[in-house]
Amino acid sequence: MRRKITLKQIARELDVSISTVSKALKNSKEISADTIQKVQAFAKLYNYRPNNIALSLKNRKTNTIGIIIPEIVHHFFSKVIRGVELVANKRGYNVIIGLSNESFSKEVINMEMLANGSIDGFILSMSKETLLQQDYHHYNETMNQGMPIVMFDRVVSDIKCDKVIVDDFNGAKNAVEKLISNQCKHIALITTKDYVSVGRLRTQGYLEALEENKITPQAELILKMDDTLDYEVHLEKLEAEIEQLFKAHKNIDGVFAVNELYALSAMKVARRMGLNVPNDIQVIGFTDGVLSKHATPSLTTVSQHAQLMGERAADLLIDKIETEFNAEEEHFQTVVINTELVERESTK
Amino acid sequence: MRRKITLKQIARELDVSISTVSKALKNSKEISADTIQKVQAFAKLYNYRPNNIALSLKNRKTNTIGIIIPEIVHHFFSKVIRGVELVANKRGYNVIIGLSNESFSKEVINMEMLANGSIDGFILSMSKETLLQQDYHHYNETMNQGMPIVMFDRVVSDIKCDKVIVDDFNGAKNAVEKLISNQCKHIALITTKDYVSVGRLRTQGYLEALEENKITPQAELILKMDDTLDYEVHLEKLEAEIEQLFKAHKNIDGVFAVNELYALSAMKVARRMGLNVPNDIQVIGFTDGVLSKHATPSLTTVSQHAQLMGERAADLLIDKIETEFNAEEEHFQTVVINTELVERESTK
DNA sequence: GAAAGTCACGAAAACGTTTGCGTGTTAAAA
DNA sequence: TTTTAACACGCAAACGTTTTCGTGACTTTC
Repeated sequence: MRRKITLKQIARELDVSISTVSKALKNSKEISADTIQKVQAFAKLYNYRPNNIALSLKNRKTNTIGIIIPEIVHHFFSKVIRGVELVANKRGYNVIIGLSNESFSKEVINMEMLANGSIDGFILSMSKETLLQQDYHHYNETMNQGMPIVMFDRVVSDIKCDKVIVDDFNGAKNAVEKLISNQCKHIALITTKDYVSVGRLRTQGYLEALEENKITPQAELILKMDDTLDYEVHLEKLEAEIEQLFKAHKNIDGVFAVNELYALSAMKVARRMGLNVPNDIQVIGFTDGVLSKHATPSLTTVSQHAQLMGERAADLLIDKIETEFNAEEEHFQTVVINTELVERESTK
Repeated sequence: MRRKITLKQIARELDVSISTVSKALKNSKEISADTIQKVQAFAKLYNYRPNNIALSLKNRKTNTIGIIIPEIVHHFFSKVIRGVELVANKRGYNVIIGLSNESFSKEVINMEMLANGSIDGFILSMSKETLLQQDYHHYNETMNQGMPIVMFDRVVSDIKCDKVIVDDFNGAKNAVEKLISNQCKHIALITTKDYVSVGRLRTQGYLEALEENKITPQAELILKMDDTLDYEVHLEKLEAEIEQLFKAHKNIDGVFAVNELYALSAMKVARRMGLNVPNDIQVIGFTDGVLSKHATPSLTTVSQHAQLMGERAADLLIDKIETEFNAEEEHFQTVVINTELVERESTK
């Protein structure tokens, strides 16, 4: 019914000026104790709250941060959001989300929509399409306007900004080393095509682990899936290829997969072929999601600490927002989040 | 570097008034073609975009909707968000999120934070704590200030507002009927305690299905879990209780569970006891999440169409926001989303 | 009793827009 | 030539704050 009350209305009602009301609410010593008491009582009665939009306009600060991610129905990203929201709220900020849906143009549109004063800074992870097209003008334009950006997970070195990334290389390396120390001799890698840096690094970790243990990597043991399609869509294709791989190389006794679903599919195919996990073949995945935890056998994974990533990203961003912009002396940092090998039933 | 350009700066630069610039950008016919051309060229060059905050203040409209949910790392809720975001964006709105983390006070704080001008309306699902405490003052206060609310999934009839709910009753009933028509004679129900309406309705559906098929419900076949704890925490307890149930009633040949995890646990326990799913025991879950799809055997579930719920909720809210508030002639609607039985391997 | 100081408050500008209305200049109609 | 109309633009208010500065009324001080 009645709209939110404003300073002006309180002022009119109490027959004082707007500025008096404003000061009284702040316990300014310019105002008499009498007036303060009167104003505050009235304000409380009518549940006065300052209008955020007016404050934002006045202060040129919205206390809101924007987060742009490719997809929200995804354990990793939603955990990141949770982390962002946690520290944002703690530090007095709101979070506004934009989904790029892995599309370049939606990413651009979303950013433009938010960059016009709605937020104080961005936290984002690049869409696959942007990674492919390598068109980063919207990031640079945004930053040129004085709006800070923190990128996480999917990043590229061409863009100068704060970043929070997972130690994909060592995460992968540790996982493969685990397989090796568990007596695996022929370890397959199931990964995506290389355009996402994340995938490339994991592949490198895999290779390094093998080489350091005097195992010569075999190209035929590396399965590169095209993941431009949706997970769901290429599920059968995925399983078919894995089956083919397993059949062509019966000696495979270990699998490292760059995500949950690939790992799960590997286990499924293995079981279908009469192989026992972990006795005949051991499996490790990346991304510690809900699937890994509840699969049977439950899946040993490389946990990315997604929530922590979100928290660090938010802290980084808010720090930057709140420090006085000291001109050209700008420096950017890259926070590396260590992975953790969560051992479950799919390894010995 | 350089801040975003404003009308004032353009005006000064081009030596015209602010209003002229504003009108020129809108192709007002008050302004000469010459000036229009000049202004627009300049604006384009400097990539002028109107400041959203100033617009919001002027129009008393933010074109932003707030969504408050108990948890984001949850397939159901993130799908709802995706739906909300989809239609919000399509209709020119942004989405700002608040997580209550199932806590009453966080819900209140979050709503107050957003209600002070930041948004035009709320979409929300109640936290468990709010459901327990039955304290709805913050909803009513928000609505009294003229801010519309659309609730989804977890709702209570005490609150007068638009709602989007799942047809829990019939969803459950259909599922149980499916089990019955698949020759199940002794169907167990694994559910939560009753304080969430959603759980109660599903229980009723289960009972109704039995009764309509001349099967007398047995209280001992109904397992009510205390879900105030986190999923993960009470996982072992859950499995232990299910095992106890199965052992006490060896004739159980069907299980209807009110969520994915309960269903999955039932399958796991069954397998551990040497029972084959679906041959010895058939299982149906509620909520069509990623676990159901990728479990082995994959789980037959009652899909809630979470994304559709989000879409409908957003449409409902934006409709309300954009229609002139015709005083007392307010009417609220409740949209019921039909469920769909997704048959997979856990049933015959 | 005059000068100085304190007190309590109000006016106004600013943040960046939009828009109704007023106004000076020129062109068309009488 | 005078009246009217069209044109092209500027002024100012409004949205709801905060904050600097100014000012009138007392009170203190010498």
